[in-house]
Amino acid sequence: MNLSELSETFAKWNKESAEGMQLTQKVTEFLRKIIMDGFLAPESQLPNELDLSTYLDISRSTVRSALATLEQGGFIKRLWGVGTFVAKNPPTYTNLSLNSGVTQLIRSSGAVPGTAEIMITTRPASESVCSLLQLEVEALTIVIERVRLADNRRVVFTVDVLPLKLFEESEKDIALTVLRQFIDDQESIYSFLRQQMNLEIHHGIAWIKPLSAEQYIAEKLQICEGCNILQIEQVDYSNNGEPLALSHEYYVADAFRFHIYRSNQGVYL
Amino acid sequence: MNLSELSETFAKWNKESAEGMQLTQKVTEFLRKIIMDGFLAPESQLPNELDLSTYLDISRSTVRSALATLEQGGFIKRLWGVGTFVAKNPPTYTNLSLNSGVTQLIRSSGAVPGTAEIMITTRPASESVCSLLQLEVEALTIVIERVRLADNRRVVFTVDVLPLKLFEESEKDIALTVLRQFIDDQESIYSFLRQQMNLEIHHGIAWIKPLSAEQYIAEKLQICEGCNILQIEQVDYSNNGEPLALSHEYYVADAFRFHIYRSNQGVYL
DNA sequence: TTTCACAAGAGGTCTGACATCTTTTTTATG
DNA sequence: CATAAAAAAGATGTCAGACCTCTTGTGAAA
Repeated sequence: MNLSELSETFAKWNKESAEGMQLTQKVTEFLRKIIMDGFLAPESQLPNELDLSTYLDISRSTVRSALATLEQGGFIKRLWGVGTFVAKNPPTYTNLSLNSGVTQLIRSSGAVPGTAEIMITTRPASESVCSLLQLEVEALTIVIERVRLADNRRVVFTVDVLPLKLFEESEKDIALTVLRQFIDDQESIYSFLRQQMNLEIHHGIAWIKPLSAEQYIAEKLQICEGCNILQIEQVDYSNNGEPLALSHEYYVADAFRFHIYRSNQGVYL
Repeated sequence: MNLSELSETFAKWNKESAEGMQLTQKVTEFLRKIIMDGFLAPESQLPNELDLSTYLDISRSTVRSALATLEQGGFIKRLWGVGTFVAKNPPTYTNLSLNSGVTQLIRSSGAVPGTAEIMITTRPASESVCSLLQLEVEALTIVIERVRLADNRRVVFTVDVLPLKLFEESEKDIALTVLRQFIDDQESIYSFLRQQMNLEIHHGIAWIKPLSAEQYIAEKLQICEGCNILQIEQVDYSNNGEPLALSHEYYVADAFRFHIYRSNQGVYL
């Protein structure tokens, strides 16, 4: 991808992206996306900062800010006096530092995503759910259980929990119908929250844990009871730091090869 | 921690830190450390950027660069027009995005770290090790096996692999003796590499996997065969992107509560 | 041929100005 | 006096340009 292609693509991206979003963030996301989607080959050199700023039509400091973020995330490597390069092994969608959803994960592994045994129920939150989502005791929640398929193979069982208080009282029924539609269409819950509720997820905090499949989960995933599975428990937060959603994901042990980019910055041992 | 304390502490930090290190990086590490070590309370407001730059005696752009990195890592939150705040739940040492070592991990959980069953051997690399460390077939490696203790409880079994070619031919024996000394003193391999070999680890890439303990590992950890364990396989890279070390870590399932900060930046779902 | 000095090119840092957003204060208006 | 509008204050975001420092290539000198 050369400079003028970059220029055009970014101009389009710049117009289409959310209006409230800051310029630095747009540039960061733009560059990250073209790296992750393979438009800039690993180890290839990026244009210098001045050229980038000129062709993207932004200032050098904004470019630098974006590059700093990308370097921190392991996407690029900057060498003083030499240049800026795409990393040798830039993160992919199986990188847990990025909050991609299960569908994206399956798709990026080259498989066709699918869903089975969808169950949407309303139930009062358990004590642990209340504490994680900062709800009053027994507050009602919407619980979405799904078995996720990759090329028709059962790979993940997911349980998503949304506080019912996210919905206006008057709109509850409509919202639930729309939610159901999103799920059936294999749209992510994130896009439902963004498009329908105008809620943007800013980040998540995940806990990982090795488990043996208990009976219920083993049945869902159609694996033997006691088989190894990987649990990822995650709370997603809004821009304001409010918890918006809780999810439990149970991965068949060898379904994905999760990795993490671990920066050494600032940690002297 | 107020502005003048910040000022003094950073001046000291600035002098003591490695000479080749860039200013931005120093500031980033400094601020991250005082956040992680609890000198700035969660949700407390940081001084504004101008004050920070004045008191740390650096320019505002350098401050901003550091703050951008910290925000990306989930340590702080910046609100346009309002201010900069420590995150509600800033990452801790159990955050896998930071490449801290096992000793640091144990220490930060409040336990006293220890080591048992240290075994250091030299052996030719297996095929998989060769490919991960980019070695020629059958190249010799140093293998360090350790059982790690937290308050005398066996929590992790670690296997570290270093290519023998890291050492000059003439210094091999000396280096091995020193390495042995570092291990016995519970110094990390990272600090051995830095202090003795002048090699700096820049980042690692880790893969996580749920496992059942096979016999050998079960014995080392003194748990039942087939018990759940979490495996973290990691390759550490130098500044140049060369793989320097490989490690396998086997964690008793409930020993730690690993978490990951998952940024949503740039990933639209 | 080798070595050294210099120039070119790239990222790193500094400075100061202005833009934009949020919050608070002041002022004008009914 | 109460309320709404306007202004000011304070913070982060963006821009522009200069200069510093490091790496690399080139060409002149030994």
